[in-house]
Amino acid sequence: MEETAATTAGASTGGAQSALEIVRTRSLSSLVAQEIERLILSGALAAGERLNEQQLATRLGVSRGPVREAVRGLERSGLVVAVRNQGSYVRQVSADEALEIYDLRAALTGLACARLAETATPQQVAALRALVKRMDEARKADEPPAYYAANLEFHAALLAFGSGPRARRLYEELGNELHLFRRRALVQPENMRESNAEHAAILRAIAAGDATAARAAGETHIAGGKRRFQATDTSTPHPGKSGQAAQKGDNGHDGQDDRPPRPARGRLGARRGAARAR
Amino acid sequence: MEETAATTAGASTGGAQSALEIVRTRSLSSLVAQEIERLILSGALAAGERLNEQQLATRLGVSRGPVREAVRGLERSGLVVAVRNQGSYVRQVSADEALEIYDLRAALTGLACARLAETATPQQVAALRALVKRMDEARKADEPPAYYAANLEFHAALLAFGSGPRARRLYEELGNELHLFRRRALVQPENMRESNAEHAAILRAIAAGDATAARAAGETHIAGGKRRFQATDTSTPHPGKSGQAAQKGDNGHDGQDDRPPRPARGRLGARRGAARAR
DNA sequence: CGACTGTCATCTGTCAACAGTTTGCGCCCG
DNA sequence: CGGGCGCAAACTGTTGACAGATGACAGTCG
Repeated sequence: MEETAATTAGASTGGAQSALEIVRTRSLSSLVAQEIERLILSGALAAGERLNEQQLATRLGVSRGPVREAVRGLERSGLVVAVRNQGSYVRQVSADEALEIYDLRAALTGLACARLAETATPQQVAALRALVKRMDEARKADEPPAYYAANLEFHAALLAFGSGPRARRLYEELGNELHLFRRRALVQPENMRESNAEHAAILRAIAAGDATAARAAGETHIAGGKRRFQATDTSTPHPGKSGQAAQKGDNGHDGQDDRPPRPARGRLGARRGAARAR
Repeated sequence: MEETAATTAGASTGGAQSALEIVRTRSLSSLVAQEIERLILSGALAAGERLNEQQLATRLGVSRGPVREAVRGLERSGLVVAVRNQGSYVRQVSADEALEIYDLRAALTGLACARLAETATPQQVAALRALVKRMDEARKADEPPAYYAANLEFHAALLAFGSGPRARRLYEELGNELHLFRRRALVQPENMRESNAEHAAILRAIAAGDATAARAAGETHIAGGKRRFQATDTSTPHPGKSGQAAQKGDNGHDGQDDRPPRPARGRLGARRGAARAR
């Protein structure tokens, strides 16, 4: 999180008094979009929650224009959904959508691994090996946050080494969408062990230069993550009636990408209550 | 060309009776975004061209606000790039980015084919077979547009049958980005024959229920498209110096996704000349 | 004659205000 | 006492206007 802010500031000026300097370089809309995205991904704005433009504007100290532009960008990016004259809501990802995203990530990871098996430099292999080692140590020390961070780094490195910038960005976006599914810490000891064993398998195949094996290992790893995800989740085993799965099942229309925008308004009469600001 | 002007005029002034009704349901921003996207993809707005907000606003008969929101969405979507206080430009896709997009599409298509091989219904297989037949007839009749349309339909059906809505949307977005690379009609007789033979191979594997073969066939097909694309293109064989490849090679910074925003402004002093409107 | 600097027009970024619509609440009627 | 109706408030959609910045052009000096 703070690394994001740091890199942004570092890219522009590198200083601390950056607030005014950043505004001179990046548009306010992009800043607002970045902030809202951070709020969403950090969980401060829960999935299904409604976005009040004016409230966000006053909260960020800007007018409604930049907020609107930012929300529109996030809508296009798939993080929020908007309906006319009603507002924007943080997108809710259904269970089967999450599973589909896992499949896409698997394909992307497999692609990167296969390519990396043919083009990896010794430095890259060493970097990956170091990350696997870090994860192993974090697992032994029972430090899930450290493991989680190293895990993210490992996958990012995989994509960075084995694929182009487009694939990297796509992978990141898919990861963000996955974050929308549900707030949950799914790191458990046995999961960490199993997951890191798969990491090691990926690394072995890459080091051996076996493209097909590397690809299979990468896909298996993401599939394993999907399986662990399914095991942790409660809604998937009962596809008809429970949790968010019902969202997708209830609407009868064909599988268009537009989303029923009134999913999570069930009980919350917070529209008026939250408007106390100003 | 003329189709562009016609549809543009129809969208702005009131081609159908529903123009006012549509505005009641869809936001103006989304309409503008759709229109600008169409302009870009149809080639009316060339790659690298600058987008004048006021000009677009008057042309579409709206204010600058919706135009700005639309452009921001398109920026997030990857079709345009924006720089502060300078404007937005239609994104230019470099040659290696196009190749990378081909790889991503191959992975997506392979995924859909593999899944479809296991879940295809007889109706779906029949629909795909009909499309292959249509393409074959279009090829024999030497009608590239018909072939092109059926080809698009075939791939869309593949994704629609074999993958979820997220993958379908992603595939479409990647296709749009690919359209940005260069305006060109790359359909040639031998290409059509080869391409459709690969379609038939995909269909055979799906009908046989062989997931791995279907996946391989799907990936091979997209790889073939990539190869044909490379053969048609002139810049790829000389990766150091020619055409758009130089864009990516020249800028020395690391492979970030942000784009040098001043590529195509080389000669055009049209900034003043084009401002005659109003 | 060339390079530099000052000026100006255009465009983008941002803001405040207006109009339309949806929604929640209270009231009246059956 | 329950249901339907009308009113009002809030919010979104859209517009117009203002300030800052960028780039180009012209004039001037070495």
